[in-house]
Amino acid sequence: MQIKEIAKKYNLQPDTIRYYEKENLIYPKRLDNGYRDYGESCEEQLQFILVFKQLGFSIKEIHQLFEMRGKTISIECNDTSVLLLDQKITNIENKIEFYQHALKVIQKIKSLIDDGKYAENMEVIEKLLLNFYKDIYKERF
Amino acid sequence: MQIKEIAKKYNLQPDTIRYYEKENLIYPKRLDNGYRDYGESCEEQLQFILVFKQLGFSIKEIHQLFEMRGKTISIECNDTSVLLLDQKITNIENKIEFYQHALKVIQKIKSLIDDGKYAENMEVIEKLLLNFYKDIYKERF
DNA sequence: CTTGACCTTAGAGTTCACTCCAATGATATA
DNA sequence: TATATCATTGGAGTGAACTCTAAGGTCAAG
Repeated sequence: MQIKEIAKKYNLQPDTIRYYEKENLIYPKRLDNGYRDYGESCEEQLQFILVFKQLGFSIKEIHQLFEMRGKTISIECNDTSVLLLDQKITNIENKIEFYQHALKVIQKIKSLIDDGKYAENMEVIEKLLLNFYKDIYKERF
Repeated sequence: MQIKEIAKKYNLQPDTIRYYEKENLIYPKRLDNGYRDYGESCEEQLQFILVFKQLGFSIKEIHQLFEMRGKTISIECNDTSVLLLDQKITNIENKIEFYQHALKVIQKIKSLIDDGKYAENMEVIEKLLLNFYKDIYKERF
């Protein structure tokens, strides 16, 4: 697969994929003419990247995870990687809680606005907004 | 409250708060000597900012929400704001789903690593990681 | 009345994650 | 063989959200 093809398949720009390569996240083979050739392992790497990006890992952190993934001995699976996962898990747990709370209120606000009754409901909405961020603020910070 | 105090209270840098002011998200009163004076309404604004930032709204989008918050007539509450909320709700719904799925697998991986049995469980972990991002990839992209 | 810790401003610098550009080379089709 | 479309590279540019710097003003404590 050439770069344009895989880029299209994963809804990315060729430049983005080349950028991931520059950041050592992906290693496509090269054809005789020097063109990059993306195979299955590249696709897997790319999927890994996309998923962990969504999970809030930075490019550097994904790189760390890749390094960890390759190790075979537990000693080599160093503390920083475990710590990284640990932090991220707490992070993700917090985010879920946060989003779930937020979702309810945002949906309520939206339904009021959708009814075209923002004027009438303005006070309710204001109160919701006010309580919303105050509640969340209290809970999360 | 002076800038350093509020910054500390909200775990931000003074510069960050000044930056929010430059972006018209916050309007502290000034003392006679020109120093910024942060009162209760500023704190509320700041809490609002922090919460919506966590929810994935950009500074510009938060600005839009602030503008919306002030309007009294439904006509003035324009479509872009509603659309913004709409998009964000879908976004948040997706994220929750995504995170919940991710959380389970990450926790499992972590527990295996935590047991100090990475070497023994390596294959299991590798498989989990593999399936994890593949599953999620299939579901979400 | 000096010292040190605060404040002010404008503007420059940083990091992240792309995104674009220019110059050049390879390949497929009319 | 011309042309269009793909590829390559190094390096520059972008936008978001800070973060820092320089030059100066304010103020409480000793």
